[in-house]
Amino acid sequence: MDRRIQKSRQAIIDAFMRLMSEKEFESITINQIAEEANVNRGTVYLHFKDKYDLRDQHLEAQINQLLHNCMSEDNMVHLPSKTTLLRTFEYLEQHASFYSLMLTSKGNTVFRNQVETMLRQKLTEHLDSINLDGKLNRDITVQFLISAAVGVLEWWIIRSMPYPASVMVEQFWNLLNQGIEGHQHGAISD
Amino acid sequence: MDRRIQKSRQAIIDAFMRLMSEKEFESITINQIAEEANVNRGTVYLHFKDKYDLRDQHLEAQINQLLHNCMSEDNMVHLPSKTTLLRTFEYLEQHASFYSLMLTSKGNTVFRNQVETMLRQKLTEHLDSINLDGKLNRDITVQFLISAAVGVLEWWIIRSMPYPASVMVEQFWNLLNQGIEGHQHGAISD
DNA sequence: GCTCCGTTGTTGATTTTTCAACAAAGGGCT
DNA sequence: AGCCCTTTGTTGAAAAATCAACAACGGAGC
Repeated sequence: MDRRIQKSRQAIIDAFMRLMSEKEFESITINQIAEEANVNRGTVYLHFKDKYDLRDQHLEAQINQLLHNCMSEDNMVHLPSKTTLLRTFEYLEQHASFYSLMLTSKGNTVFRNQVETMLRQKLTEHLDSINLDGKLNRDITVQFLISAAVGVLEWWIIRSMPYPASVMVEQFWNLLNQGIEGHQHGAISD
Repeated sequence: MDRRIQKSRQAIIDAFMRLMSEKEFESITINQIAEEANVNRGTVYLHFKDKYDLRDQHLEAQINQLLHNCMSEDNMVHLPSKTTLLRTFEYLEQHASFYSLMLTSKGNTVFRNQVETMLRQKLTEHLDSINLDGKLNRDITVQFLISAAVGVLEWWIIRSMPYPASVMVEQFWNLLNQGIEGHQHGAISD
């Protein structure tokens, strides 16, 4: 509502991201963030408890945006449709700088774990809200999807997106819906 | 001193310049400026009396910077040295967008007149401060320099700087110091 | 002429940001 | 260990920006 809040928050977060791209997270100080954001040091503390809170809040916001973008406005029985999947990969493509930072940073396990934790929570909520097929166990399904998705996404991003989003979606879609059935023993996969 | 002052002023001025590049000055409203600057309308009035004040203050600041850059740290008897002249042209090169806007705007006479007025005042002050050679009349010298300088600069800028700054300086320097003497009748000019 | 609508410039109450100062804690260096 | 310098997190007073509301003005269109 008040413009100043948004401006200051954004300036701080942008500064943080800039610093993340050239320094290790632990070596970044509040002073540097404030200076880079051209904001008084006190202002940083008005918005964030400390630099961990800053990192977490930003990460959470990004994940929320990603999930919102991934599973919005769709029939979404219990698995994403092909079009939402494509939107997701394209979203990742556009925000590559952020996710690349989060995954390739030397202390990436922190971020990876946080990403997985958040994804797990959100996905569990989602599956609960749509009354999952009785044959599938919720927690196992969640874990399966998270591992597959995060693994593939990490691979894709770290390797600088060697295939276009459309190809990734096609492949991922096939694996998700048909498993490896019909793709074994040199069977033709289109 | 207070960061907010600088930030707001700069945001407003930047917004104004952006609008100037696509609209006529008279058709620009305070509302548009505030919106483009992402600043409350009241904030504009905190810094500027009205849009004319905004235009004038910005123009004055630019001219001051230009003059400061043009005749600083030099023996500067009464005419600029070659190096300061070069600095000036290079300064203009870097701030081309601003000066181009000021000179090519459809209502350019306003700006032109203002530029000349300010230049006249500053140049007169300067010539007074250095006790001009008795053989040269102050006001005539001022008018001569202004006309020549502004004319050449306008020509140079409007034609998108067809020659590099160094060439402009060389030519301008020769004309300033030797007049056309020695350059007539096909005499070699290097 | 009249109405409608946007712009203008101003106001006052509220909120955010700034600055300077502080004590406490941490890391590096001798 | 001791010293020095930076960082940290917090505080209170002061300054700036925000928002909403206002009356006045002016132009466009009926």
